[in-house]
Amino acid sequence: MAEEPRERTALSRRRIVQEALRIVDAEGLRALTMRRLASELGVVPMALYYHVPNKAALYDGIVEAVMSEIDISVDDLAAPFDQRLKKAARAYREVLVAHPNALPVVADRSPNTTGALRPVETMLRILRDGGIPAADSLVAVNVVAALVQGAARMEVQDDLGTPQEGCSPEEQQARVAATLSPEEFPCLLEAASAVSEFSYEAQFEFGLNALVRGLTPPER
Amino acid sequence: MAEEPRERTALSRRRIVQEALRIVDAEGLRALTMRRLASELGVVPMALYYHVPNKAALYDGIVEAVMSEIDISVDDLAAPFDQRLKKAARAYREVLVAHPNALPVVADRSPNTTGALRPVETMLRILRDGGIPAADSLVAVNVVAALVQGAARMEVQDDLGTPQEGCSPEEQQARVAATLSPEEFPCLLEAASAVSEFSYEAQFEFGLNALVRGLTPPER
DNA sequence: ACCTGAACACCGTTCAAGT
DNA sequence: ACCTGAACACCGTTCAAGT
Repeated sequence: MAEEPRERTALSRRRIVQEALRIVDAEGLRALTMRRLASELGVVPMALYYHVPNKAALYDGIVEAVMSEIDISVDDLAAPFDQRLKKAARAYREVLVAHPNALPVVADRSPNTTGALRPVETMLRILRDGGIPAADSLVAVNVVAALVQGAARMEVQDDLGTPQEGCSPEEQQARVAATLSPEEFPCLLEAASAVSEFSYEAQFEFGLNALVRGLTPPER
Repeated sequence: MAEEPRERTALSRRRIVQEALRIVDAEGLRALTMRRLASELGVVPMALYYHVPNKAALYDGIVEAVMSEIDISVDDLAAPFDQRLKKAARAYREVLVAHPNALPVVADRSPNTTGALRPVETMLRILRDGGIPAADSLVAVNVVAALVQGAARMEVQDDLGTPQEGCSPEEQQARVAATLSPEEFPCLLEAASAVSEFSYEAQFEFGLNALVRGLTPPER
């Protein structure tokens, strides 16, 4: 009975962020509070503040943790420009759909940490090798990232916001569609019914193809 | 002295949402609380709940209010596809940069209300007229919207999150850049220095051009 | 160096009343 | 129909201590 068999692995920024991401993955963003996080780590809330200055920094840590999961080894320097860019975009998308609940955080906060910026550097390298001028490459990577985030959002929907007012995302979307008058929203209704026949992945590939085609400099 | 000269214009969903947007525009998202909003309207917090079910609905109202500001009259049915699409995207961007503080809300919540969906319908019509199959048009509009939002975010930066820890967005960005090793982040540093020479608008136009070119069906 | 206790100044929202 | 009062169950964070 020397020491309590508690999980006193000692706190650290890393352990805190990991647990935070675990909570977000399991129960959504709203479940992540400093108090809940602390209790999950078997510690008093204020203990966190020794390792993390505030909740915003915790969010930055989550962004970094998610972005770090992107497999940067996918970049094959020998492959053609469009293939490299698509591969990188797909790798990004994969980690986003793996952490759907963290999507709003990742999308809202521009990457601040080295870990989060490493995939950005990879994308920029690809764009440079593809002949995109340096001045344009930041917008370009922003556009690609925006496409990936937008596609991921379509796929995962947001459980953030309305907690759950007795309706699944599909239900709610269907309900909205039902209230739209066919005279005012013909295209929307047509698109909504057509889209259900195709996989989200196919839609993402469509958008990715269009974007990469547009970014590819005209062959000279 | 019949009645007090208070601004008792009677509450309404519309008035509540308008005041909410005013607060967000003036002081940022974090300043918008039900209690603050109520006091600004000269009313007790609970009065709001008669007109708005909860805060999430308030956010939806803000999204609708912002999206409704998009000038849909810009769509000239006689113009060529790419011109129409670009014009619509620019109109969207204009309202986003006019309400920078509301950007995270608009970007995070897919439009739920008819007012917010009207510009979406316009975009879908343009895409349909441009020959985009209905099944693909929703991704396409998502991509365009994502581009606009991404460009707007680059321009306005987020004052959400870290309140203000004694540093402007530019300062912080510069500080981050300073910590990056030139060996590991050569492209990022080059892009960051090159980008400052160009206006955000020029960057947006670059991305928009690329995207529209990619979306335009190959001439047959 | 690392963690705790107690407190402060807030939140959104429910529930029962008032008019 | 429209608004109020009082309360509940939370928040993030500061500040002074403990070891």
